[in-house]
Amino acid sequence: MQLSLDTPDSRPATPSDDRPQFTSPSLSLTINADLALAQPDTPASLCSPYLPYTSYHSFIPDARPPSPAPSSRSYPNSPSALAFQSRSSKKHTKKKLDALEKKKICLYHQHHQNARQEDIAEQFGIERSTVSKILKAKQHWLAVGDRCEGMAKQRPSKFPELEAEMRIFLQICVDKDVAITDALIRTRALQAAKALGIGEEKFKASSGWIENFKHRHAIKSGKWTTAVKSCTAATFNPNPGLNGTSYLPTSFNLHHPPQTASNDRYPSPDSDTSSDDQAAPPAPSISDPARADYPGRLSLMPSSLSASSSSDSVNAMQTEGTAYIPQDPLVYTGRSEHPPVPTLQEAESAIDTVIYFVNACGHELLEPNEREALTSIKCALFQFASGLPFDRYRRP
DNA sequence: TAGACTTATTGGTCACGATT
DNA sequence: AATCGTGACCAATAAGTCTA
Repeated sequence: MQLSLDTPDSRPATPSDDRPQFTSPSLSLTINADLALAQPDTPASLCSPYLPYTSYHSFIPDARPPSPAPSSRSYPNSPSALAFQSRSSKKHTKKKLDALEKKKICLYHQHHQNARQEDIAEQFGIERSTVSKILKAKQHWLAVGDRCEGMAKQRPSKFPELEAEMRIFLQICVDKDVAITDALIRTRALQAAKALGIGEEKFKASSGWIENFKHRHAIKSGKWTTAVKSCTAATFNPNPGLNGTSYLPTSFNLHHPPQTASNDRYPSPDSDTSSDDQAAPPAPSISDPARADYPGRLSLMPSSLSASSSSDSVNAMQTEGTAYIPQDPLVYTGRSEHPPVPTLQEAESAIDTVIYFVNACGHELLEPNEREALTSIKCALFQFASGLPFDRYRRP
């Protein structure tokens, strides 16, 4: 129906994959050098995170576009537009931004209040209006933790709690060197779904789901290829969230009634019929009554914090059979020794956690200036990580 | 069991109008 | 005139089903 409208004279149907054609290495270098000169203290010009985008900086028009401003690649008389018109039948592709990239865009904007959206869009190789939409949700993206860098997509799973539970299970498999078979995934997924109250009519752990699950988690040949074995109990921080970077998983909340048997929900992979051997201690059940004593804290955790960042530490706890809920979750007691100095990454992650928490709680928790202070700390850490001094007076 | 297919949803891009 | 906000569009992808 709308096909008749998609002519070069009207809205282009296939714009974005034209970039390579316009890329000129020398031109690109010149442009980037100019940007760096114009904004000498920008993370974009000095820090590596943005370097991948420089390949897209293939064309900047000599003059401003007519108003209303066309989008980055729609200048009617620009070389890109002319080239585009001749190639408008090419398939449209999009650049995919993960949460960390959006966060960088927000940070960039925060550090460069005078930068136009058009400039930011050029810098990151995306459409200007995309920048506008990202900045509209600035607080959300700024609160994103750095560990979601590898996430392919932000779209939540249809059963996010199940996904989080399965990640816990995967980590146990990795820690115990158990092959992750389809049958094992299916069995555990159905168990988890049942425990979560997801009916079989809603979730069947179909082969398609298993395939996608394996694809999402990069499980190949029975191995979780992107996994890292949990740290040992000796090195594991028994107080996650205080000087570590962990979050509590969504599974540990009161919405999940305790199971009758402590280990029937997440038995050790060893106990499965499809696997072997050792009499390793079964992973403690997440419905351990000792963990249900802290409903307030657990229920405060945003559900979107569920999977990746939380499960590793939790699994380490589970694998080692260590209780990981502090005796008093609100009072930092019993720390007779100084904690190790956290790494910069841990510090950044910790402030991310706080910001995320504050955002999740709503605006009544902190005053605007207090929220601003949090953001300032975040910016300081970010610039420090980038090797830049934090100039607090440049901030608004 | 693999892969094609359907359906639903997300999010990037385009284009236009509003605002400064 | 320059810049920004946003609705509409649609490509990409997740999830589940079907079929060979």
